[in-house]
Amino acid sequence: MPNELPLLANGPVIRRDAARNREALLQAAAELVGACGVRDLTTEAVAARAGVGKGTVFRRFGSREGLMAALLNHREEEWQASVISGPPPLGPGAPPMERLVAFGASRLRHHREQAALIEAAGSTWGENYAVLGFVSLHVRTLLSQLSVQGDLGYLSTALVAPLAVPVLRQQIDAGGMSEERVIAGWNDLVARVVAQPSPTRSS
Amino acid sequence: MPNELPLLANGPVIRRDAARNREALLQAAAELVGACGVRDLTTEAVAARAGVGKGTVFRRFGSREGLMAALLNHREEEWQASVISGPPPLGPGAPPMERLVAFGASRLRHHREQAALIEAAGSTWGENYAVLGFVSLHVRTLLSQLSVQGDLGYLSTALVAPLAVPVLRQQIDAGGMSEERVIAGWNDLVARVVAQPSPTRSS
DNA sequence: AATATAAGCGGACCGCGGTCCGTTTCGACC
DNA sequence: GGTCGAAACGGACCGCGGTCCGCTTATATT
Repeated sequence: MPNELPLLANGPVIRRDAARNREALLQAAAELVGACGVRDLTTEAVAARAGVGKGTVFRRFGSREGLMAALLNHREEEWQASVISGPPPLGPGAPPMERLVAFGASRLRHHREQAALIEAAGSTWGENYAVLGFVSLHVRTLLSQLSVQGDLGYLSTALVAPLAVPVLRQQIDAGGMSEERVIAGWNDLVARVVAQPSPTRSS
Repeated sequence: MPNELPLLANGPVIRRDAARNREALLQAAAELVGACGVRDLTTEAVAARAGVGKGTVFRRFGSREGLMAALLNHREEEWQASVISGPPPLGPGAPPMERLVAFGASRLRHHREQAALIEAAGSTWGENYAVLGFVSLHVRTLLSQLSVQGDLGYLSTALVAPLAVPVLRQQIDAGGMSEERVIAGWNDLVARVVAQPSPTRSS
């Protein structure tokens, strides 16, 4: 009898060589993105640079978009770490409202910096509910700490929506708004949401 | 001397056969979308059904996404017409707040109905600033009629953002919210934006 | 060490989006 | 009707994303 004790269903065991190839592919992809840009990146080039066959790319990442999403996840984890355990006001330790304002600006810049990768990841990224869930949950927690009344589940997702890449593109690239104006606008939006409709207003 | 009097630069004249082919392609595409779905639509099939070569598709629409965007534009114009000249409360004649609420629900349903086409149109649709501009301008006008203070240019785009397809997908399909809950949440968001944080001045 | 087995691998292959260029057609002017 | 330039056409062609299947290799077991 084989050792049938998967601790808490830790999933299908990943073979060593597979893990090595995965890392090699991610590194190769990152290097090629830096060299050629996201647009001109071909899966064959990534496979060749990593020293593996093209089929391996699709075995590991499912699609070109999946590869892009995996690249993004790495950057995303760094960003999440700065929210979870970084210095205030983005990280813990600052009052909720200050954290919320810091979140908006930071998330906006993060989206602008990663815009090319985010668009290349396409729906694969949009369906990455682990990431989206973290972001909206964070906002929800802050809203709750601010004693906001109402459907926090909805409000948190709705407040994150204006920070999406296509919206920023419309506002900044097409509409001619400055980044500062967008940030100020978002802060104002948040202030209106946080301010309670009926009782005395907060500053 | 040829008749060099382009009335207000009415652009390059479209040849008759080109216009006919354009219509034939749009109709063929619409029929095939109804039959095979958006996903399995190939440009070659559209061209064949329209009785033209594949090159013509790309000459007229630039890309597969452009063709999808053209299809969408037709539906979009119908929707815009119902806003401009349709019956209240979506059309003119109702108080601004009622129009705004009607707008949200209508736009949400429109996005859900056309979701497949919108995603197939991709960035081509996202860059259709004529459409996006109309929507945000409409919201901006209503906010202005409601005497909302602040950066209306930002607020209007920010209020439209939560109605985008990926957001709705996250809320409804992944998050398990009902359509009614989403509409109610958006109405609440609008109410908070319209309610003045301070009667005399805003920060 | 030997064996068994399932996971991984590679690269030939396919289909479709997109391009290119020689040919055709439109329509303006004589 | 004839002529001419420009616009449009069509389909062969190309490159890349994605699949498939026979071969290789890691790992567990004895």
